[in-house]
Amino acid sequence: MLFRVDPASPQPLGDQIAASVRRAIAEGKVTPGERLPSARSLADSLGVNLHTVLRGYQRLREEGLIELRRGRGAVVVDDTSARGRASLMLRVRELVDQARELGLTEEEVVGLVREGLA
Amino acid sequence: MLFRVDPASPQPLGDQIAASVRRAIAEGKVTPGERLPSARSLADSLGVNLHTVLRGYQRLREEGLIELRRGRGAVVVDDTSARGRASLMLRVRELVDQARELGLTEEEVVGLVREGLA
DNA sequence: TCCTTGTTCGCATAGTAGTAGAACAACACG
DNA sequence: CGTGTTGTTCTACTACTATGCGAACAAGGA
Repeated sequence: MLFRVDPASPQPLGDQIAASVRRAIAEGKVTPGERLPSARSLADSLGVNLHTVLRGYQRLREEGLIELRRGRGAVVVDDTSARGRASLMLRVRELVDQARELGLTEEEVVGLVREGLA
Repeated sequence: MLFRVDPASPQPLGDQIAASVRRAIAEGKVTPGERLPSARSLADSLGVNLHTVLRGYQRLREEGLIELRRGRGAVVVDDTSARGRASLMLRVRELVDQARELGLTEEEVVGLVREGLA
């Protein structure tokens, strides 16, 4: 199963689906031009509603990552794989540098991040 | 007015208040030992409810940035690292938000940070 | 003591997410 | 061409969260 979802998470299911697809694109697991599973089938396999999947897909369309057309489904349009990751790594590096300046130990940094993730 | 809030934003008011105080601490606009406005007065001046402000304050206490005591109010932790930590918490929060949008799991985020620390 | 301030209740309201079902319109494909 | 697939749109309902509101309470300061 390519996409996953956690109903217990406070993050909305539609957002989780969008994030899951974003990640798949970023990691190259789905390539430009490739078709994503239809909203109905994905909704079925995830155990969520059709509209929920569509909400996620439409969000990705607004971001310019996929195209949606009736009868054809959702297709990846752009290869922006490295962009998101690069900007994320930049933030990680800023965070680490600043934490070092403050004299935090590695585990303290990890602890802060875990706290932020909670 | 030191703190502001946007009722039209999708971000919860309590979170906005916490972020606003975090920024003020990080930028040195409020210094360690300084008293923040009382929850009641801040709620009044922001036009929000007392509980909403308290929720933001309590979040900051969980992060170790302020202390809350009855009769005395909210005081910025008398620790020279408070400011740095506030700024660090901002970075952590930004990082976590972006990582979530990319669909990374918690352990992947922690892994990236560990990688950055190495 | 009196006043301030955070803490903790309970409850009401508004907005959002998710579910559900149905009909419809564009597209692919044999 | 016709048929099935797929996204689009609509309405309605439930559940949950954020916020608001009021009240009483507890700890602390002046």
